[in-house]
Amino acid sequence: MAKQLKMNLSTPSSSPEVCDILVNKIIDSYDRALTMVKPVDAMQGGYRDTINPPTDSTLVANRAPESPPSPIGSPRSQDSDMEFRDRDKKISDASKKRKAMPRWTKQVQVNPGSVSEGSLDDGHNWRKYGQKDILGAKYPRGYYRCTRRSSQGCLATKQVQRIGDNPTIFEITYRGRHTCTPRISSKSAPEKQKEPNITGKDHINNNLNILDVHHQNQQALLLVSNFQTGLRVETDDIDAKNLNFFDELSFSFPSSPNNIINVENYPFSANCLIDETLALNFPCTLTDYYTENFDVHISDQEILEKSSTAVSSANSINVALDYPLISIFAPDYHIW
DNA sequence: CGTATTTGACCGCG
DNA sequence: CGCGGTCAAATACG
Repeated sequence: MAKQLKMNLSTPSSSPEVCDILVNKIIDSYDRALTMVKPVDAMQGGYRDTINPPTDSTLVANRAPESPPSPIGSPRSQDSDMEFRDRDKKISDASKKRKAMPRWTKQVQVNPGSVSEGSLDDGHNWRKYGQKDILGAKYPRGYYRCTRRSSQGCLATKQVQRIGDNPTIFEITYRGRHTCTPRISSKSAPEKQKEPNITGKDHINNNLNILDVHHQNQQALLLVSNFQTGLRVETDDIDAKNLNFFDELSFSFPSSPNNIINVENYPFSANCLIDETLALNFPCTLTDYYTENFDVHISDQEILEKSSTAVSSANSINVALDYPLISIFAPDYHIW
């Protein structure tokens, strides 16, 4: 873009508008780069604290162990080298960040043993990093983090807890959205699933590929008529294939499923399948679900509120939505 | 041998 | 101080 801008500037006949667009795009790029480096303060609901000027916490956070743009070695080893005040700042900053993470819960019923395939998958791999007995809870709570944490700095986390007597019902609390790209595996038969173990501390395994998830979601979303066609993105601008991970696009649903939606500002993400080969994961927010046009913005979480420039194309984009959105549209829907 | 899970230690917060 | 959450060494897995 800088090169384009330079070309434009050196061309006497170039239009100022084009230059302006290019400049804005370049600035946006820097913004996004900074976004990935900075701590995520409040991703929830697309609302961000823009009142407070950047403080030194921002600077400290650039070295926070949990937000490595290009992760290196053990964060802990860095800790020991640091001054105490720095470490304290870091810790408080990290916990602040953790608190601000979007958080949502859903109850999920898992296939009881008999059918081996078709367990739950959200297009991401989770790695267990802890288990805890919770006061007053019959069964322990399992802690999972995204396996792409180290490779892509994805901070998404979930807690899985069996509730009640039914060993197939779990409560899953998600914390933080994925910033990594979803796993894309072959379309062939899903691998066999691990069964929950006797102690009830097991979780739902994620082994289906994303296309199967897409299929599952479409099945689920049949509850909403015309939903699939509604998911088609109308376009007019830039080629969809030029979309980057953090690019922003918006679209609207022709149908209005307002009777089914009952969750406000529900955080969720969408997996974008473009030509069934390139899959992208976007954080999303629902903006306006009372009007006839059901607007959904897919964008970088940090630029949700200024999502004015819609990126679109002559193509349409089919969007596969993962569980949280299913929860919205079909709160009682069970995946088998 | 690299990756995932288990599990007691550890730690911040209320 | 106790609870929920995380770490990391040991262990299991493949």
